[in-house]
Amino acid sequence: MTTIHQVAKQAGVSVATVSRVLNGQNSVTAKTRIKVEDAIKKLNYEPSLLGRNLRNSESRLLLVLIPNISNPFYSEIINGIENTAIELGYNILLCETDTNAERENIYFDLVRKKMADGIISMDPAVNTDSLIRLAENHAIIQCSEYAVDSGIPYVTIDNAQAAYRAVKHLIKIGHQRIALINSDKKFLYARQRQLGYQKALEENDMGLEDSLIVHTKGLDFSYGQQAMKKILMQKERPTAIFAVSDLLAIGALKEIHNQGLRVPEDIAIIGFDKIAFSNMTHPTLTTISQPMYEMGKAAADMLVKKIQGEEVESLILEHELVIRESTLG
Amino acid sequence: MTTIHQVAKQAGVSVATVSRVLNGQNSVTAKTRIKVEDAIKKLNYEPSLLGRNLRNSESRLLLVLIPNISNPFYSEIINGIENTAIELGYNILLCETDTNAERENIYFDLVRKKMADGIISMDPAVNTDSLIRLAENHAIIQCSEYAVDSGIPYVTIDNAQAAYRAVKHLIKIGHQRIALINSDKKFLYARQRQLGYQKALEENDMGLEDSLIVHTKGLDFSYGQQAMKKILMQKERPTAIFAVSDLLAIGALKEIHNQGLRVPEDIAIIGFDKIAFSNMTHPTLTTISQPMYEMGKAAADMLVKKIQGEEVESLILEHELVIRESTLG
DNA sequence: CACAGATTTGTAATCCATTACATAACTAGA
DNA sequence: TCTAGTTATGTAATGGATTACAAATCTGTG
Repeated sequence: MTTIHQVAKQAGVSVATVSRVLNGQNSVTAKTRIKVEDAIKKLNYEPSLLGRNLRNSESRLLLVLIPNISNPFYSEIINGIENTAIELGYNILLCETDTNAERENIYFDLVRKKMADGIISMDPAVNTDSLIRLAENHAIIQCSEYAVDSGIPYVTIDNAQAAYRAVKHLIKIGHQRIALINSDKKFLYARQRQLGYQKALEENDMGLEDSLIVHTKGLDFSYGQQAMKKILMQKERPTAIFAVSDLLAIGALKEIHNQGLRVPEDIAIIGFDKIAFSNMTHPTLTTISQPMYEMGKAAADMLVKKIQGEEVESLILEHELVIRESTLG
Repeated sequence: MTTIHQVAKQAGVSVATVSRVLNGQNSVTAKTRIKVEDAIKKLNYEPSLLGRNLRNSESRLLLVLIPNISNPFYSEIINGIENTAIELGYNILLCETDTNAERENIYFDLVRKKMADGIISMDPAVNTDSLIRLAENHAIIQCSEYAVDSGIPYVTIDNAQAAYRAVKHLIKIGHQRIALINSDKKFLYARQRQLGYQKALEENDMGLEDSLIVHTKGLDFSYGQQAMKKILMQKERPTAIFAVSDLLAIGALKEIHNQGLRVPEDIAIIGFDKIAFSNMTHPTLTTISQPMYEMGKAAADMLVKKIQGEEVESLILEHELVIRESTLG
C-alpha cells in the first residue's frame, strides 16, 4: 500500500507538505503542489482514513439503525438522512438490527469504539436502557420512535393525533363499529395510536370493545391477515378497520377479499405510513402520511449538530390524512 | 476518552499486558488478568477500533451495495449475508446507491481508504469500469447481477433458463400471445431474461412481436402499470404477461384491474423474485423464486475468503417456478 | 545590501493499539 | 543452592496521517 511517506519521497518534499496538499491548505506554492499531485497520481495514492481518523478522532460515518429493510416505511426517511448527511460531509451506513439486541449491540459498539460518530435510531424495539447509556457519551438521535423522558432528542409526528384523525374520518363517513389492528403494546407508537383511537370513540359515545382490538406479534402482511381473520370470526363484525401500519392493513385487505367481502362496501380500511404499496392495492388504501423525507433531513441535521457539540431540541412534524378508495363512502 | 495507557497505569501493568488481556492471549497470569479487567471496568474502557485497525490494517467491515432499500428483493439476501458475516467475525453495513455513480463512488472510496475490507455489489446499475478497477486491489463479490468477463467472482442464478421456464409454463397452459414487461436492456439480467423469453417462443413456433415487448425506465410499481397500459392499448391484446420482476408484475396487475379485466381469466401474469408482497396480491402471483438466503450466504463466504487471500469461484444457484393463482388455467 | 516580516517547508510529537524482542520472574532438577 | 528452561511482563517500534513549532526561504523597504 502506498503511504504518505512514499508520496513525500517521490515528490521530494516532507510528509507535512503532502498532507497540506491533501487537505487543500493554501500555504503551499503552486510549484510544490504540482510536484505532490504528480507523485500522488503516479503512485496511485489513496490516503488511509484509518490514519486520518485516528489522528482527528472522528470517522465521519453515521449509522442508521432500522429493524428491517424490508419495511418500505423507512425508505424515504433514509433518503432524507442520506442527502443531508452527504451535504454535511458525512456518510451514512444502514444497520439492520432485526430487532435483535445482540446485533444492535454490535452497532452500538462501532460507535463506542470510534468507528462511527453517531447513530440515528429508528428501531422501535431498541433496548432503551442501552440507548440511554450510550447517549451519555455519544451522539444519538431518535427518529419516528423514541424513548419517553430519555433525554435523547427525537424527530417524530403526533401519533395519537394522527390516529384520532383517522378514526374520526371513519366515524364521519358513518361507521359505528371500528376495529383496531395494532402492533405490540411495547412500542410507544402503538400505545399512542391506540390512545388516539380510543379518544375518537369516546368523543362519539362509542364504547370500547376489547374484542375489536387485536394486537399482532409482528409487522408483516401475514400478521395483518391473521388479525383480520380473528376479527371476522366474531358474530357481529365491524364495518371499518384502522390498522396502525399499511403493511398490516394490506394483510387485512387480503383476508377480507379471501372471505368474499368487499372494500369499502362491506368493510372500510385505513392504514398508516403511506408506503408505495398502499397505492397499488385494490382498492387503494386510505392512510396517514408522515413527512418522511423531512423527518430524515431533520434527524441528520440534528445528529451532526450533536456531534459538533451543539444542543438540539426534539421536533414534532405534521402528518396528513390521505383519503383514497378504501374509505370511499 | 480512556486509552489503553490509562488502563495500564490504573492496573499497574504495561500496555502490552493490557493488550494481551484484551485479545484473550493466554500468556497472562490469572492474577494480572483480574487486575486488568478491574481497571477496564473501573475506567469504562472501550478499545478504539481506529487504533487497532490502523495497526492491523483491516476494519472487519463489509459493505453491501444495493440500489434501493425499498426493493424487497434484497431483504432476504442481506439476511444471508449478515448472518454469515457475523459468524466469520465481520460486520456488514448497507449502502444505498440510488443508482447514482457519485454515491457509489463514496462507498468505493471507503474501501480504497481502508475503512472497509470489501464489497458485495448487488447494484445492477453499478459502473462496471470502476468496479473492475477497484477489484484489482480490493476484495469484491457480485451478487445476483454481475459484469460479464470482469473476472470478479459472482453468485447468481441462470436468468435465461428461469425466464424460459416461466414462459414455457404460460405456453403449456395454453397461451399464444405472451407479452414481456422487461426493465432496461442495460441490465444483464434484463437481457438474459429476454433471451429465455425468446427461446421459449421460438421453440414453440410463436413469432416475436416487438409490440409485445415493453422496456421500463425503472422498477417501481408505477413503471409496471405504465407498461401494462401501453400493452393494453393495442388492438389485439396478449393473454399472458411475463414481467421480469414482481414489482413490475404487481403494477401491471393493478392496471389490468383498473381496466376491468380479470386475472387469470382474461390475462395471466408471471412475476420474478417471489417477494413477500407477491403473495398478498389478489390473485396471488405466480413467480420465480431465487434462493436468496443462500445467495447471500455464499456471497459473504466468498468475500471473506477473498479478503483472506484465497481464490474463489463464481457460483450459479438453482431457481424455482412457484405457481400461484395468477396463472391458474 | 541588510534586515524585519511574511510565507513556505520541514521535523517530530501525536492519535491508540499491537507485537517483536528483551528482560524479569518463576519452576524444576541436580 | 544454582542453573537451565519456562513463563510472564515490559520496552519500544510500528501502522498512516495531522499539526504545533522550528527552520528556511522569500519579499520588500531603507
